Amino acid sequence: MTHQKNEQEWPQTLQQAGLRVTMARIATLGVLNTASMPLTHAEVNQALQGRGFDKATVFRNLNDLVSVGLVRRSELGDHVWRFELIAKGEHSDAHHPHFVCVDCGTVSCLHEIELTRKSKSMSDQIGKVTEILLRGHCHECG
Amino acid sequence: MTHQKNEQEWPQTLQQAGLRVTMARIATLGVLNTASMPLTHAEVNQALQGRGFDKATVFRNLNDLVSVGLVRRSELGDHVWRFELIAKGEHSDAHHPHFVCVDCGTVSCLHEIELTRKSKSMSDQIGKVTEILLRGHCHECG
DNA sequence: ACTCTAAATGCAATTTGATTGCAATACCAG
DNA sequence: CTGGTATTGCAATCAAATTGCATTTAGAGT
Repeated sequence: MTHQKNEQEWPQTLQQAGLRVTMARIATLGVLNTASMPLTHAEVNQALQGRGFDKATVFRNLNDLVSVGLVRRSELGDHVWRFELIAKGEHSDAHHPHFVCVDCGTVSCLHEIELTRKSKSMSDQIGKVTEILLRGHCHECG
Repeated sequence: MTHQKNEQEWPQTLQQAGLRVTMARIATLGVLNTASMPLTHAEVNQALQGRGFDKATVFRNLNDLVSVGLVRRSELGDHVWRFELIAKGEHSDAHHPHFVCVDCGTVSCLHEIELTRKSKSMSDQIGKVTEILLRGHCHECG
């Protein structure tokens, strides 16, 4: 997952996506970029505390970023939208697997996870798999 | 998916599950039984219009049925819980993988699905996986 | 069949995430 | 620099989910 390390590029990225370059959007991208997991709106908002952005603005920007394909919004089964930056070159609907701790709710990204070949052909008989979600107990929660 | 056709058995089913037999619960089971796909709380509530049950009661009953393993609650990615009767003999536990069609909500059981050995060790580093959920588009929905 | 207690219900209120209306402001093309 | 529009702040709103509490009911024990 090649993160976009150079924050200088974001204005350009936003512009190319057809969005105006604003402080709130650059800051939002910055938060998502440093995160190692998908963040909820509340978490993004939290991370932006002190910058003075309204939560509605943050929310609209997250959705704007989603609609232009810079950010992915996903639902991991707990009724909260989570947002994660889509790496350059990554397809916007190529969801990578996530692990959700059913105890503490922590979400982790699992880029390497794959099904066995046999399992793939089994699931192909049912339909086209677009997302893999693992649930369980993370090590912190025992 | 063998539906439980004999509505006469529901009182017994409820009893065995440790729940009291009430009109609201029997009616709820009836609605879920006739449905061809998982229903939202709103839809169940709608179907029970005229029976005089309060929406909170319907909601609590749906969750009660879930907690005793008679009903499965799933999330299709649109922030609405959907409820589905678990057929007799079908395992209520989450120990085997499921495929959820994000279009029609159909839940399929995939007993054979496994991760590659490498993927297993990757996920073991995060925590103990207890559930594997695949999302996608089933063949009926294209 | 009667009684008692815990479980279930009805109703209203609340919580929380998500979203909108609108006037004020900021971006940026020309 | 300036005008038009996208964006923002703030408050209000919406809807799903959930809770508090007094009342009613199921069903176990007598």
